[in-house]
Amino acid sequence: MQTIEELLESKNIRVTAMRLLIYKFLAEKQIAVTLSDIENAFEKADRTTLYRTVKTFEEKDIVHQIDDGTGITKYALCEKGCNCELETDLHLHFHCNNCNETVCLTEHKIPQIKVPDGFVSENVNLVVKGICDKCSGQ
Amino acid sequence: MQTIEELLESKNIRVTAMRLLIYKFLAEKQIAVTLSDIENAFEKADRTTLYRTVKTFEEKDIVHQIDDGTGITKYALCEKGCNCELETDLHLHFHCNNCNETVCLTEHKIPQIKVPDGFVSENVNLVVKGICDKCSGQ
DNA sequence: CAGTAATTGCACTTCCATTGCATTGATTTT
DNA sequence: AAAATCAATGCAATGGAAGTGCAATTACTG
Ligand SMILES: [Mn+2]
Ligand SMILES: [Mn+2]
Ligand SMILES: [Zn+2]
Ligand SMILES: [Zn+2]
Repeated sequence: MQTIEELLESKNIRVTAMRLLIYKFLAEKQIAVTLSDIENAFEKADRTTLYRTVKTFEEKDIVHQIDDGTGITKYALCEKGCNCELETDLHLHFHCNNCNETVCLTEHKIPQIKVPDGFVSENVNLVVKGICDKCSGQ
Repeated sequence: MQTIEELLESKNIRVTAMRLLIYKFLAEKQIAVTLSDIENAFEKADRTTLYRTVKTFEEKDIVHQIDDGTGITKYALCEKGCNCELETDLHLHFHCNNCNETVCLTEHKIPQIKVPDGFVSENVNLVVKGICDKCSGQ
């Protein structure tokens, strides 16, 4: 079990107070978060810093970006050992039309999608919309 | 075979010169277009008019909106008899990482996606990214 | 033709994402 | 330890796309 410090260092990210705080924030959230969510959680910090921190995490494959169709980019921590860039690794995302929350369904890999001749599939984005478990009352 | 005028009227959309032009523009394009694309094609017309025309078409199920992950909304004409609002009718979209064009693969319906217990699927957005037939050289 | 209703154009706004630059802070070198 | 160097942070500003209020114009109705 490695500490957050060790994880960041292993990815060549300098350890700073801000980065540790943001990492912990993302880690304890079970849902994908927007930049505004992070802003609200760290009101003393500057938006730009939060933005660049998340972008750094994203670049180093610590978080992945989620486009759930709301028009607002969301972010979530990658699974341990996740290779976001490889198609085989991609899980699907669920966006709740009721509570507006988006979750990673990391257990649910995206099925193989057939494309017509001449097309080369490199990557798939799959978002299911509906009612989440908390909102469906079950 | 019905004319464009008849189609618009059948959807309770008043026929105007602008609407006919935009419809024809969308019809002859084989790819999904952004509002900017339309703007560039009709420089004399006002952005707002183009915007509201497309929104009218969308509302009346003449065009459907496509979120291909580029962050810019795209639009494409619906197929004849397409019921965009029904999940069963949904086709997948392909976005080319090379030429940045997005096409409807209307023949390729989205497979049934399983979601965990408690989750209710109402809608699915599936975008495949890669290299399109024109760019793959075959 | 007059009256009414919808469409169009212009101006303005909002929201999110992104960048330039100065400042602060941390790390390395002498 | 001080100086030099490089990265991280904060502040201000920008850009792009989406959306709205209202007045002017155009199309439809009787
Ligand atoms: Mn995810
Ligand atoms: Mn389509
Ligand atoms: Zn919910
Ligand atoms: Zn292409």
